[in-house]
Amino acid sequence: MSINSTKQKILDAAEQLFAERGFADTSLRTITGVAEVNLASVNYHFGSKKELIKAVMDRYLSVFMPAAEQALLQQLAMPKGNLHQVFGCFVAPLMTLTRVHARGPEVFLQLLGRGYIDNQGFLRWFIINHYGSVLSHFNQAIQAAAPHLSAADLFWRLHFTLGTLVFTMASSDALRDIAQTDFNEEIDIEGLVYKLIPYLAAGVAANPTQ
Amino acid sequence: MSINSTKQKILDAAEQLFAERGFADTSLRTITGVAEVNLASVNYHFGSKKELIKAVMDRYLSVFMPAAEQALLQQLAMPKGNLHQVFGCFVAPLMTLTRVHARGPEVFLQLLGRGYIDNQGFLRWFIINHYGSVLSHFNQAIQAAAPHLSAADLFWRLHFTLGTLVFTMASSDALRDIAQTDFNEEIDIEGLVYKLIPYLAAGVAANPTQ
DNA sequence: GTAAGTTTCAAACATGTGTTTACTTTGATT
DNA sequence: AATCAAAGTAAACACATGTTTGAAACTTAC
Repeated sequence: MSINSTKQKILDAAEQLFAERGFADTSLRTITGVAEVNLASVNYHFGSKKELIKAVMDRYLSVFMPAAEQALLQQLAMPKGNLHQVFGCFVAPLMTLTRVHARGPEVFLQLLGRGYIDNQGFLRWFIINHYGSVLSHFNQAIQAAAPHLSAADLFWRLHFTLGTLVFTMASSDALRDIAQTDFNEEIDIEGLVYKLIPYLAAGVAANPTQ
Repeated sequence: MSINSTKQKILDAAEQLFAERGFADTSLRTITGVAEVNLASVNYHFGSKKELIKAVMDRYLSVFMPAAEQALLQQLAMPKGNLHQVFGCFVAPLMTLTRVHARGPEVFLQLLGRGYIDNQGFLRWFIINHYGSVLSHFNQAIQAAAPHLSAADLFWRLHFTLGTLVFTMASSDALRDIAQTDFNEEIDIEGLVYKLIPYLAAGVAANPTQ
């Protein structure tokens, strides 16, 4: 399989379009048009659109998740950790995604956002089934860093956090455009992540009964 | 027009389905099926699906927005305000939506979430064009309550906040089910709002350079 | 009671979607 | 050069969607 095989061209076009417009709003005809391949080749190589989506996601997940797992385990081994450190566990693994693709980190986060937004079902299931241990270690690390919160409060706040992340990433291109023109603030994806961390850490750690 | 006219039945069925599944994933055939009216009556009474969506949203917006406007103006008149108070401005207006419908407050927030998620375009435009002054007063109140933040940081954090809100509300039914079964925590929409406020206020107010 | 206007209805229309089919081309192996 | 599995292709298929149509059924007013 050469570097620019049909399969690669489809994956590259699909990930770009999925990140920009979401999964449901990207048709196979658009993908194959951009990739300059035949419509039927998607079903030939991947079987279905669902499988294509999984393949696009797994190109990143298979790199990101093991790295995040390792960082979280190191974090858990430390006697005392705060929320900044726990969230920080994801930054380096995210940045390694440049090895998949130059814009890998932002595309991956955008795809993750789209996945949660577009589809209530099969992608969440896929991630939980394949990378469930990473999620549970994350939970442990958070719990250790915020012992003053009840399990229920933690549950809610992690979902609030997920919402922030997913929504921000799904529309990060548009937001960065606005920030650029309105405030002359040029910001890359790592800068955005470092903008998010204080917000998320403060939110999660806040006193619930104020 | 009687209380259970075709138009009302369509609006009621549509708002319930839109809140549950989003706008794009709810077909006119599903709506007219639930409402027990003819398929063509949607286009007869509303002109198009887009106009139906606007009509569903405006039933709530036309009640919520003026009330929020008034609360924000009162808040702005005060010499010193904090973020809890600013976010709190929306609670009472939200609760008045029980007058539209028993589950009005949560349905409205869910719809708002769906609107931002499903569609990048026409709904945002509609809201900004019709209720722009409310948004700008909100901005003023926030700026007064968090003077240590730059305009750019404020911009980012308000979008983070929007993401939390929208995502939480769009999936609030599912989340509340989980909280119910996992933690025996029965929570209504006002309770959820009061869970959100400390999180959002702490996030927005956090020190950006930590 | 009939005429005019409004609302309802079943059916069809136009379009976009993912998928499958039947066929041709390609490229390596013998 | 012949063979044959893999890859690519144009066309069609099956289906779901929003919308439109034209006639029937109601309602209102004189």
